[in-house]
Amino acid sequence: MVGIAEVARAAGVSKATASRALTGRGYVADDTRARVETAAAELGYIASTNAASLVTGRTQNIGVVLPHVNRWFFAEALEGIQAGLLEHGRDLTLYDAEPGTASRSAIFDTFLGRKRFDGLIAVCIEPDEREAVRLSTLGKPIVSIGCYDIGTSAVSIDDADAAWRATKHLIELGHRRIAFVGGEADGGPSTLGDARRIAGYLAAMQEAGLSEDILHVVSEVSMPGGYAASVDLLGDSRRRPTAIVGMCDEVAIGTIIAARRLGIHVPADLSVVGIDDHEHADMFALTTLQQKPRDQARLAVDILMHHIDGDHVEPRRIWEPARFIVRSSTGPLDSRQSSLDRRAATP
Amino acid sequence: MVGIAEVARAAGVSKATASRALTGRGYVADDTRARVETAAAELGYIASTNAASLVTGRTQNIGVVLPHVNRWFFAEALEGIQAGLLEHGRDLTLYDAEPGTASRSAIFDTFLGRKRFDGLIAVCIEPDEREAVRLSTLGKPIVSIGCYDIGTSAVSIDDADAAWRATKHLIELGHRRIAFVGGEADGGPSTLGDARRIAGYLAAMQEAGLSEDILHVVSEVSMPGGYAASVDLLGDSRRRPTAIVGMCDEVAIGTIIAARRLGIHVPADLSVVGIDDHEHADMFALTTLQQKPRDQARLAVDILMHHIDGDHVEPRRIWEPARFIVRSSTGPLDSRQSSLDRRAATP
DNA sequence: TTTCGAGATGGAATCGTTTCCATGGATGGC
DNA sequence: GCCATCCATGGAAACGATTCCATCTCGAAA
Repeated sequence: MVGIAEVARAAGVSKATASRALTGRGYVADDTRARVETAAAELGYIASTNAASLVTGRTQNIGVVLPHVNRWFFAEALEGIQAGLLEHGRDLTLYDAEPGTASRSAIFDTFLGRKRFDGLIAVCIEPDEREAVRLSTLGKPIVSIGCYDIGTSAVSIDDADAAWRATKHLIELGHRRIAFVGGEADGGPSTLGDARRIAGYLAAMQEAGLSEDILHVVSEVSMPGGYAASVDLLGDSRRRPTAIVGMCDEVAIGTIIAARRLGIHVPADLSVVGIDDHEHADMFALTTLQQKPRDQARLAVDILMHHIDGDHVEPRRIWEPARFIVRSSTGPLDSRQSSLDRRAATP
Repeated sequence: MVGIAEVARAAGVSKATASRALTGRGYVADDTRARVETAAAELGYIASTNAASLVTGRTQNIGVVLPHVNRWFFAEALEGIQAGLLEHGRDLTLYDAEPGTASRSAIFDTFLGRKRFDGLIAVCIEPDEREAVRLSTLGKPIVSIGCYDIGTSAVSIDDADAAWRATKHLIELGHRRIAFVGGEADGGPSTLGDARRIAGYLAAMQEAGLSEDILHVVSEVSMPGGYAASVDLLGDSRRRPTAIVGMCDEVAIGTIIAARRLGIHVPADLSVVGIDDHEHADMFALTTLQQKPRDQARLAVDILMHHIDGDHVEPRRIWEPARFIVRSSTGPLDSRQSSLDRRAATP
């Protein structure tokens, strides 16, 4: 491999000057720089990042920690991060740390400790105490996307508010028996701000005096998960709600498919609202709160770059707006439903 | 940061011996090794991979090049690769190289050239000529998953055969008007073995003497893509086929949803078969040819490790089996359909 | 008893950069 | 006309590991 020494020789300068010319640091005369650059180009010189990292302490590499790849939000975020880093000339090292797995322990215990990155982007990592200590002890800037927030910079939508607005929307349409589908039972480990969304739903219901009607149906946070839970929930016509808030669009779409299969019309018989604006949301005419993981990712990258390059930048907490997109999966509670509802309410 | 010199001092040995003890190379007395190991553990010593790489030429890092993250096959493959590499203690650097983008050029032109990896896994990268040259000129072992195959090791299912079997299955059920949905028109850039699958469909149709009935409907390879194309295709009852082969399960599921929306019953009025056994396939009772990207990924990792560690290992070409899973999206052509079919066929 | 080789260790060179420090020439203000 | 700056450059010292080579010991084979 051709090293900087050969480039320097070809350009008739010292290694030091060649290095300065190529990295752009320090004083170099314009014509000298040009000479070095052409020499480098002609020789096909590519600097060894290892050698450079060894002395500068910079790896030009960013680590990304996330709990899953194969979920819309994470995959989109990952693509966004990759695109952003590419523009900054940085490499991306992936750490897929699914909660509760041996892989996750290995990642936190050994892999992150190798510090092969200048900074970290943590997507929806809700770290336990040990993991949080590990992260803060790394001494590298961290930006989180999603929810986790321990003094580092963070960007996400307001999940509680999103669920609150989704629920409120249904209430304003006249619905009272509104169920929330998706996520674990109270107290389970949560990602993606599950707990916050549930809290938003609960708050909206309570504010509207609908505490009695609160119903959280536990399900895996996925389309098949939402489908299975909804088949159960909607199958029993007596306890059937008139509206459902999905933990996310994937769950909500599962609900819509379940409804179709059961002959329940959306939105005539059932209103469904999600959160995300998943790439399939439009196809199912799903009313939802839009979030853009790609945009969040780009923002996170930019912030991280400031943390790395800037001398000392204060952590920033950015709340991305979540636009409400009303499609046709939600509608007013019709008279037939409300009479049914009334009858059930007054035994 | 604590370096190997401090560990050596603490253990009362030289740097050389400490290095040998820790890496396991060369002669070290058992008790010396133990002393060094405890010293390293107590000091929390973590070797600088940069320094090690600089002298050994090994990065302990593997690059993964793929065209998308947010597609079931790729996301699953990526998770599988990550899991496999983790077991081998390797890091994973991601290169998301969507065909036809500036990012892709940047990746091939500059990022890969930095050679920050000991080997490469290329997932469904169908490289053009320039890119192929770039890859082979890197001088690093490469294993491909999916289709691309230029003398490197490769693992994939036989896409042509899979499509052939899917089509054959429908023919044996009595179908004649069988359309293929998904992929670009002839000659477009293809990934995921699109062209091979189309070829398999064409072969099966021709062998059965159904050349007249061949119909390739172009669509984006996604669920909404399959949905939109199918709404068009199925909306016109005269030219409506009795069976459809989807480019992959995502497309096939889009077709099923389109059929449901149009009141076409599956499989009574329309048989649908896919390829993949996507995580949603079961939910839609989709008949499909199963492939397991995770398994392919693990296999690819193992092979790559052999290429890296072994002195000189011959490239291997592995065809993974694709099991046929018959669910209830396919059924025999019923009499009503066949009479309709006959009538249409004899004007 | 001598010799040979395997086992165990340390000193020093090495990997390929960046950067510190020293040097010297040009420039500009007084 | 002199001194302080700034610009431009080169030599050499890092960075933190691995590994080559030399040295030494000790037991087994001749």
